[in-house]
Amino acid sequence: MPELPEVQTTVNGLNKKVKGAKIIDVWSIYNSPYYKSKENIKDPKFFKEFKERIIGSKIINAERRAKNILIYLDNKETILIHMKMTGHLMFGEYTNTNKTNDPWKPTDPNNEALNDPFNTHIRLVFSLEMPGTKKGVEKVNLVLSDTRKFAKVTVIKTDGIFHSPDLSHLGPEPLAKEFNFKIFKDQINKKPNGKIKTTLLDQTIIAGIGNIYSDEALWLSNIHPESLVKNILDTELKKLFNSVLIVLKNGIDFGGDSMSDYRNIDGERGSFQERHNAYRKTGHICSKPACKKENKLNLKIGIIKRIVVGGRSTHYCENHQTKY
DNA sequence: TGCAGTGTTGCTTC
DNA sequence: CGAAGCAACACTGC
Repeated sequence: MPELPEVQTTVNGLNKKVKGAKIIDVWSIYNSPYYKSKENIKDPKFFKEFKERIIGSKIINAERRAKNILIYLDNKETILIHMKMTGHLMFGEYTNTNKTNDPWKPTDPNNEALNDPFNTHIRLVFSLEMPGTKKGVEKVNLVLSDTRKFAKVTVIKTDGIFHSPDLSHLGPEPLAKEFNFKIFKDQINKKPNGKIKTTLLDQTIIAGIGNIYSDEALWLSNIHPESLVKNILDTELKKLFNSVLIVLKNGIDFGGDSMSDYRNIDGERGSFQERHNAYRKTGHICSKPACKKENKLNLKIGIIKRIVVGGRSTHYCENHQTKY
């Protein structure tokens, strides 16, 4: 998933659905000696502690920091979830029907969204008691579907949470009110010899940008992904700053990007994948008007190319994106 | 059959 | 020190 707009979409959904919910039980596929991650529910010892620290408490609200979901509880504990590549949280009624590795299924077999094949890899289930309902009467669940099992789930003390090792290294939030061009430029310039694409993906520089939105922001600002940070002119950097904000806001407005596994809290797709100009558009004609056809100004048709930068698949228009 | 894949970390090499 | 490359995590889809 899950870059800033997708995580934000999920957090917005959580705040609509689970505020005030009491956590009455937790189930996880990871409760097996096979998994050994540290301070993560994948460690069976920690999973036991995880349950002890959260069961019985109520959810106050949810917040996003970089690509992390923070679920604040009323007992000074906070659940931290990083969905990594394929994780996504969904809210609905689930039942434990059999004893295979993925036993939890939506109670309603006719709920198309929750039964979407991308949503059926249920690894973690929170059983919730909603405000105003009698204990045990309503079976409502918050579940984590995570095909590749990369997601990280842990619990940390709410006090001083932003100084915890999980969050302290993160750079500024690009959509925060106080974020401005000066901060953007100062942060980016911490990697003067780095490639701009790699720098945008660095969570300690700016939080929340991933592979999709970095490609889209560079496409929009006409900058080649392999440009070295120190070579990019100030005027171009300003365009990049604006582009980053535009693509992230668009991502949120279109409900996130569901080109792959991401689904919202109801298990439904977002639509930003329908608006890509660069990401996974290899071989397509660039949609910038000047790149669409040959013309008298000697401009060529632009084709989207795919290269690898910093080990990540990268897409750009060879015509209009300038290498600095 | 093979490879690529929305993320992150840690290790190695230069 | 910093940048880059690679493996690991685990599984699906083209």
